[in-house]
Amino acid sequence: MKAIRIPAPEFDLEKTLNSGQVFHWERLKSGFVGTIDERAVCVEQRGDTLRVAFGEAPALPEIVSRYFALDHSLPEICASFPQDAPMQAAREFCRGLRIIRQPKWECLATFICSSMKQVAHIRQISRNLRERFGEERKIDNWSVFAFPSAQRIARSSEAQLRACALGYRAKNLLATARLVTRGDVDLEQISTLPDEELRAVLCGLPGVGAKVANCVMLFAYERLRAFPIDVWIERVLREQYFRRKRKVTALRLRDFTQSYFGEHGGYAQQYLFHYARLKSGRDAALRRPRTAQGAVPTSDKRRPLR
DNA sequence: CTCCAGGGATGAT
DNA sequence: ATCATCCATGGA
Repeated sequence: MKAIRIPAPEFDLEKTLNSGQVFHWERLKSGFVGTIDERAVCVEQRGDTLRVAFGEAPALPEIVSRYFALDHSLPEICASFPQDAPMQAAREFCRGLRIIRQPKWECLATFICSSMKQVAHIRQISRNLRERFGEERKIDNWSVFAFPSAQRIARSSEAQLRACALGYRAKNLLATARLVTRGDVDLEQISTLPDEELRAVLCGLPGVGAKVANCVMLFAYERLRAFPIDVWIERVLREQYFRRKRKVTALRLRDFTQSYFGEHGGYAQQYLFHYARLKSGRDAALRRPRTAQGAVPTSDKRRPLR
């Protein structure tokens, strides 16, 4: 397998892939294996360089640098953060963490599945959907699966989706997949809309509320102002920015985040989120390096879903 | 406004 | 081995 080298200064691959924005990359040896769109990719960081191997597809460095947003100027983004103590700590802790550019349907579908789930569950669901409905791609002597298209999901049944551990989210994912397949919503076309209108369209989809819409805007539509508020961030906001204030409503929090964190609020959110989550140390899997589970040797038979 | 389905990994007992 | 905990959306 031939690897190409891509310069990647101010980048931390592990932090980026383990910060709760993307859920399908698996540890493999000293790097990660996953997919970028339809392509199987192995990526490993050595200092300021990425060593990248593609599966059967031709090796295209620009696909990798675009996906990992290596063109984002982290010094400029970090300089735009508010200068307060929690932000300083998060900024130092998250050095090199980037908001990546995810495929739109893959991101939307995954975050519909994320509601009321923790990171470990979301990873499980993503893997189940890929193994059950996605196309297999070989790389090295491993197998990975592309995320299934909206068309493929739309052709499945709610029961099949439930078998992927989606629970009540199955109905929402199926309904949204059908809307996208029918062309009622064009995920590419809406990328030209201003933030508020884009958010409104996304929130019109089943299973998409304000939080999921903001995640999709941030991770798939390059809306770096979008500030998803989940329980982790809400905890940080209340403790760090509204200490000993009573009756802080959701609306108040939303207004505060939009005005206070500025044009790269989504980055600020991601840094605060990742810092809070790892510091609290609840998700042990993040700190204990593990070997790949989803990527199976091609000699093995596919495992049955649990 | 309140209440709660829903489900599987995870840590505690 | 069982038990409690985590959690965003939508509908009653």
